[in-house]
Amino acid sequence: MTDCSTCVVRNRAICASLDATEILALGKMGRKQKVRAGQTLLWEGDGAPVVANVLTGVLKLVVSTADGREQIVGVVFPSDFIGRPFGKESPYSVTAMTDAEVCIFNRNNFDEFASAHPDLQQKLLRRTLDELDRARHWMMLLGRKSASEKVASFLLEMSERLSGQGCDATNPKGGFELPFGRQQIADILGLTIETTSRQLTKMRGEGVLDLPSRREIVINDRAAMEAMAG
Amino acid sequence: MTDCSTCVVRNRAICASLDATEILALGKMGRKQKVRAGQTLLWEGDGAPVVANVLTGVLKLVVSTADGREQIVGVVFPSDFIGRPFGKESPYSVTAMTDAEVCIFNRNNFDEFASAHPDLQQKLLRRTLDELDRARHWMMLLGRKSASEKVASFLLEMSERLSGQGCDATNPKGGFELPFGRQQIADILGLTIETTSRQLTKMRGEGVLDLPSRREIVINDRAAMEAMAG
DNA sequence: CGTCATGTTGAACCGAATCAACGTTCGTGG
DNA sequence: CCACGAACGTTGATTCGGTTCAACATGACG
Repeated sequence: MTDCSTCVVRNRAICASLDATEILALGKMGRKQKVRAGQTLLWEGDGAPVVANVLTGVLKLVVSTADGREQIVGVVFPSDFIGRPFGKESPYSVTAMTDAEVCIFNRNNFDEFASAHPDLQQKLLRRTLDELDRARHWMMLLGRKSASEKVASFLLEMSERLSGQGCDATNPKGGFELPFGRQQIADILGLTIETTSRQLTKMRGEGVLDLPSRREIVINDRAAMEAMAG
Repeated sequence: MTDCSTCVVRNRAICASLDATEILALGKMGRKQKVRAGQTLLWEGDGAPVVANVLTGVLKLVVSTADGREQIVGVVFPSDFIGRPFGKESPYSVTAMTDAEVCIFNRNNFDEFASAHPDLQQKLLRRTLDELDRARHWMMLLGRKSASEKVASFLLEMSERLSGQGCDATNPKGGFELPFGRQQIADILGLTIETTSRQLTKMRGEGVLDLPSRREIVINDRAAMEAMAG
């Protein structure tokens, strides 16, 4: 079993709705697991009855076509929930983008536990609704925005989501480190590596941002960036 | 108040989880409302504290940019749920594509009722999870598929979703009537009207489908269509 | 220091958008 | 009932943004 009382996401994950006794029961069902960067936790179409909470690290949700094209349909951070409760197979793969730790549950056990704990279920519902909003917002980006608008929107969203992550002490002034490379940015935005790179270079040329290292982004002119995001 | 016992979606909407007493209580909070085709029920960014169930008709969820581009991020059918429970403003507009009837609730009342009825909340959670899967699947389409793949995927999904709708008696052999025109197909697929039209014409030329009238589609060769969908 | 993965830059190409004209269908009122 | 106009849909010519293919640069790491 797992000791949830010391869990790094104890107060942010859906578990926050549970009291000491309940969390003990949930802890008995769960098990901590380390995942290395690049490793896939769940395969698309896989019937694996598994759900999980992210403790540390960043993972991606990926949908692929038969001929190998990939689209990242979600990026999950610590305290986020992974998997498909209530009996359906996972419609996407889950792969770690950085080394990560997750807290895994058997889906059937989790479903049962959730049914008996409405507060937890409500927390999960709220999270799912937020994810749905985010996904729909992303659909607008994928369907209707130009390459530069896509990149600008992406950088703004990432700067927001990453600053909630505790790593802000390391950022002098609005800079942040992306947990992924160009190919993965391209897979998020529905672009190619080359187009992504060109847009970033262009923005650097315009002085809107700096690129101190491969994965670091410093937004110099947030207003301009917002204007570019469309 | 509303009499739910005669409701056309009584057994399919989230209300199906409620017993006679409970449905009576919910009925007191709800109110039936007719919406004309083209009329907007909820505005993007609008704080209107409203949620609803669809009784009849088809509605679209739309996200727009400042300069007028539109992306349809969801299409809802009878028994589907509309709106954003739990305190957030609606991040998209909801507009009727056909004449429609919805059963409207004040969001705060609904939230409260839902919190007191875990079964209803679980039904809503399941629905939201399904919607999220659909949205993510759609993200792959928008980000990575070509125009012909988009149109093929769209027609296949619509033929499935529309055949669950009771109107199959009117379909001789796999044909169905779309509840929307070319512009709206384009807004769903992230394409222009012209490209959409050309793809349909091309498919007709190849004999994969027939277009008996503006909004009717008959899929002649489902296997070929599936192959085109990517 | 050399190798390999990752990222950048350039040139040519292509698919979808755009711009423009023309057909078709539907509703409305004469 | 037919004539008209408006909305909707199709088709063609051209343009353009993003992909593709290819070469080269950078930086991490043994």
